[in-house]
Amino acid sequence: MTKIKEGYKNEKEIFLEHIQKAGLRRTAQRDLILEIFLKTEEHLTSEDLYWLVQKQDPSVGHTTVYRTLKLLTEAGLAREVRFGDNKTYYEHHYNHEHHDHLICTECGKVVEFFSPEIEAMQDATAHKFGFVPTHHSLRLWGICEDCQQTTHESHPSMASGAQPRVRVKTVVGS
Amino acid sequence: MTKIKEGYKNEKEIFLEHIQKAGLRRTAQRDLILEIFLKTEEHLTSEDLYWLVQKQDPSVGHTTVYRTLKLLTEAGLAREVRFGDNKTYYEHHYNHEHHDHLICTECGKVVEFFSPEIEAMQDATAHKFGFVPTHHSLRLWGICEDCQQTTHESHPSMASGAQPRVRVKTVVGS
DNA sequence: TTTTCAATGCGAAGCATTTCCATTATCGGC
DNA sequence: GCCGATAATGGAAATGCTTCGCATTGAAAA
Ligand SMILES: [Mn+2]
Ligand SMILES: [Mn+2]
Ligand SMILES: [Zn+2]
Ligand SMILES: [Zn+2]
Repeated sequence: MTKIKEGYKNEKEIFLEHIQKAGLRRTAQRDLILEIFLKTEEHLTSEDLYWLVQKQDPSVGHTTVYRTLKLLTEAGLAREVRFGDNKTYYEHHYNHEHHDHLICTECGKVVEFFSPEIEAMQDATAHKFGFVPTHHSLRLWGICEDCQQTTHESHPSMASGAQPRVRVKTVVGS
Repeated sequence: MTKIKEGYKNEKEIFLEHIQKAGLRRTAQRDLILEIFLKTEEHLTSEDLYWLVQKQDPSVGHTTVYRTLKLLTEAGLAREVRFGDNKTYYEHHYNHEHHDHLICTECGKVVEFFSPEIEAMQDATAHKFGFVPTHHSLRLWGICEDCQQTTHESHPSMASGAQPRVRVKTVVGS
């Protein structure tokens, strides 16, 4: 989802604050990883981020990116998302509105949406069963407008043999 | 979800029909795995089913259970479900109504529910973005009634050191 | 029966993620 | 600025779930 507005604190301040409160240490790797994460608006995996980081500093290892992404999540800057391909994606969380995802099973396109009505009914449903709701995951799969009018062969976003982000398989959950 | 009513065909007939149409073969292993799957109403993993099968026939291998569960899914008898612990669970699909899940983050309890209103809004949302909806995954997490009034120590369903089915971790998707 | 080729079961491989651990680096105190 | 305690790093190895490869077994059509 698009960024809403600048809060009174920026992401780097939030991060440093979290590091201090938790008795952790500021390192060049964490700074670099955060910086690159912040300037990338797409959903990305640890691996994706790892390669972006590599371009700036080839000495950074996979493990550090995994660990830092988890740290960013704890700090409230990142959010984990799964699209059903068994990979963990991350997206910006701070100053970004909550949203759910609509995923094209043909080309993997991901649309972000927010429905206050659905959110309200989810909460109502949880309460109806005596639960105090904490969070949820809603994903809708379907065929996007582009893919409806295109043959499977000549595909808009798949033209150059790219893999669809989401495998076409009807799994509930994942 | 509870079983609705007997269809005119039972699960074994459905299975044999699928096997024939696909040019596959009926085997003792498949019969046994199907039989045990059918008499188990809970959500179970391939591993869970493997151990149940072991009790009847220790010669059956992991791989066959995995393969058969996939086969049952293709035949429309089983449905894959994920609860966020990185395992694939299966549930009965034939003659069982579609439903979504409400999961307790404390004890792992799973409640099945169906909300026609939410379903309708999901479809409306997909169409609003030009998508033809194919399927969806909705999971609600929260704290169940029992867990709200119990301390973390003495837990109703966790009394004997059992692991919660669902790790307590806020991941969207999985 | 015989023939054919799907199915099985084992071990090995995949894949994303985590753990181990020896080495390096941060940062509060001197 | 220098130390020392200990957090952080990175590469390799391990993990956990699932799939593959392949030699062997067995269903079922002829
Ligand atoms: Mn998103
Ligand atoms: Mn269910
Ligand atoms: Zn598409
Ligand atoms: Zn509970």
